[in-house]
Amino acid sequence: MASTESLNNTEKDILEAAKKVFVEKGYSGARMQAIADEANINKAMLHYYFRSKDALFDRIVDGAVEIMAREFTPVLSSEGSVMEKVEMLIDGYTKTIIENPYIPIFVLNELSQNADKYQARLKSKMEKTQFFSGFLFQIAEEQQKGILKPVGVDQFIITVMSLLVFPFVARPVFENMLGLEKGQYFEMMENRKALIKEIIHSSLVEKKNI
Amino acid sequence: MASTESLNNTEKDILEAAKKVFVEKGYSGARMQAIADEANINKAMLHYYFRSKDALFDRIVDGAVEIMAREFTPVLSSEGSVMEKVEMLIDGYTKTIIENPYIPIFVLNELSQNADKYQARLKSKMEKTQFFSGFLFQIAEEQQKGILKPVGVDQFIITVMSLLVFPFVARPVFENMLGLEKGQYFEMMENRKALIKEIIHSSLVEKKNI
DNA sequence: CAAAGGTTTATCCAAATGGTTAATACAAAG
DNA sequence: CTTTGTATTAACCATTTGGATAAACCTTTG
Repeated sequence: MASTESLNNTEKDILEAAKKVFVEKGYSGARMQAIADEANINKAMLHYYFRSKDALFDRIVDGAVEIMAREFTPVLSSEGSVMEKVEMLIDGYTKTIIENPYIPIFVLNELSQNADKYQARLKSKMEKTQFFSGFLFQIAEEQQKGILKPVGVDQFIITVMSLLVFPFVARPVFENMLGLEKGQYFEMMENRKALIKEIIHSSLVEKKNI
Repeated sequence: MASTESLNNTEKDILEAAKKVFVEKGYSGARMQAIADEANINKAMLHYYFRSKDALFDRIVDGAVEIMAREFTPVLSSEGSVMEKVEMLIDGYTKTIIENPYIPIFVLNELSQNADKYQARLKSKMEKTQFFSGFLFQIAEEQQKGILKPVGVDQFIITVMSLLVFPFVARPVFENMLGLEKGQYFEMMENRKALIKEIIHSSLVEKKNI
């Protein structure tokens, strides 16, 4: 429910504008008036459609959660080796985040700040937690069997996510630091998919000695 | 100038409290009253010592910049191969951030949002930019000479920083996701130093074929 | 075309918030 | 002990901001 379908234009405009302003300014820094301006509508419309700033924000979070769930659930619940799943995640995540660059920033900035509030929602709405803990278990298993290097489950997860997620979270910093523009940067992220896979293979996967 | 010396107690208390509240709530979300409460002082004292919210925030940013500059400048301006420098940075950064965990969160959350405002300060205050661009050049050089794998300068930088920085930025998320506590997490980051070096060696450094 | 229901607007409001001020407490110096 | 400059407090203020409201405006439909 509540995807982008079945929304009238004003509603979509509001969501787009809100997304932008919330990401740029953060929840507290975002002004309802700024969102209204960005959407070219009267401020009262925000409340007409979404009742409150909080509700509007939550709606966007819900959207993000849904997008990520759609991305992760099928991969994590599929059959296949850890590395097969990881490679699928790298491709899928990169694609999804290039389409929705606001998501990782949201997760890090806002969800970290109100951990208590959103933690519940995350764990509940996605029974995916099953898949996730199952995935953790599978990693442990393959590390024990000698398929993966025995670096520990936590380090494995942290490493993969660092390589995959950080470039998107720190995009503003990197673009500035390396003198790139948004377009170039995303192109670079496309190329990066292959590099990440190589890095993981050469450092977290046990070399086959047949 | 303006290190922690030569500050009376109230002043130190304020800075500590402000650091905490700013990191937890972000600049806009932070309330002067909350900072005062955290420091157990009257709200007016904040203005007495630091004049305004903005000035107080800037003061903390300055502190962070100084700490990081002290960390990076000597390493980047030293003699030595890229990998020697990278290894020094890994050790130094990990130590510094465990002592000042607020810094990476600050950089990412706040500095990204007011890029324009702080970009200037960063580039000016540190002529370090020289050292940095010099470092970039050295990476290009070693990649060309076949010392480092030719993955490109940008990818090299992004990869190293991802592995090193992300675990600290995403600490709240990971602690929650993996069920760890602050102490355990930092311990893990200590161990991670070695792992990061291995990863970089096995994936970004050309294998010696003597 | 007129009633009805949904949409949009201008205006207003109460609460929150950064900041000010004037009075008070305190400590050091004479 | 008094003076003087600093530290601290309580009360107050102006502005901002999320939100409410009632009137005006469309659009649909009977």
